Amino acid sequence: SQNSSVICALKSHSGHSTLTQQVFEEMPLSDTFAWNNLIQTHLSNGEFNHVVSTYQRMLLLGVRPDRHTLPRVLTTSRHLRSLRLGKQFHGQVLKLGFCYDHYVTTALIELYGRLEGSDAAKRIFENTPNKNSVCWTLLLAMYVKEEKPGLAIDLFNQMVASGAEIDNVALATAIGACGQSKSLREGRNIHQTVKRCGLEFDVLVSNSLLNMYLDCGSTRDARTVFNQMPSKD
RNA sequence: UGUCAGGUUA
Repeated sequence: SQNSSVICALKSHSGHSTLTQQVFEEMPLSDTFAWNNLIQTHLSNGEFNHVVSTYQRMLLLGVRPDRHTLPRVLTTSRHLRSLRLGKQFHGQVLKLGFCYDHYVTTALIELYGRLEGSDAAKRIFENTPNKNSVCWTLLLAMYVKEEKPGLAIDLFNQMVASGAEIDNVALATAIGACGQSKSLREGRNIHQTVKRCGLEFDVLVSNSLLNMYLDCGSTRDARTVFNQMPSKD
């Protein structure tokens, strides 16, 4: 068994430093902002191992990660498909007290959801006190991806009842669940919610409605939506 | 306005 925790086993960085890295090393130690940007650069470039080593170096040098740092290393773990690494960063989240940050929470839900499935994502979701629309929509989308439209529709109804903001992405995801289950009744029901939210002319939402009605076999409803669509050019 | 999340396996 390997005890080589990424967090604890901070290996010395041999190898060649690039110029930017050398300049960077001369910056003030406490500049978490600059470290976050270096991590972001590596993440954007797909240099996931550099993200991890940069995080390790932060800890080595006594720079405290902040609520902007953790979502990025969690996302990196997801891209590396490493649950082991993700769990170590999850430990960091708990240790450093960032577990109530929305960005951290959504990164955790995505990490566990993509690597372990919706059940694991739901565990994080349920421990999240102030769920925003992104949290809800992520779990919704995971149910749709796993072809569990019944769970998705139930969850959407809970979302509405919770008073969370219902935005266009949440609606489009829930509408997709109705199409997947070929449930015209549920689809029309959500269409009413769309109207209450004043989002029936949103491009994403109206496209979802159109596809849902076609999936459900209602050409008539589909035509009505189509005739009211904003961008038919 | 100093840095981060959900549509994208269409």
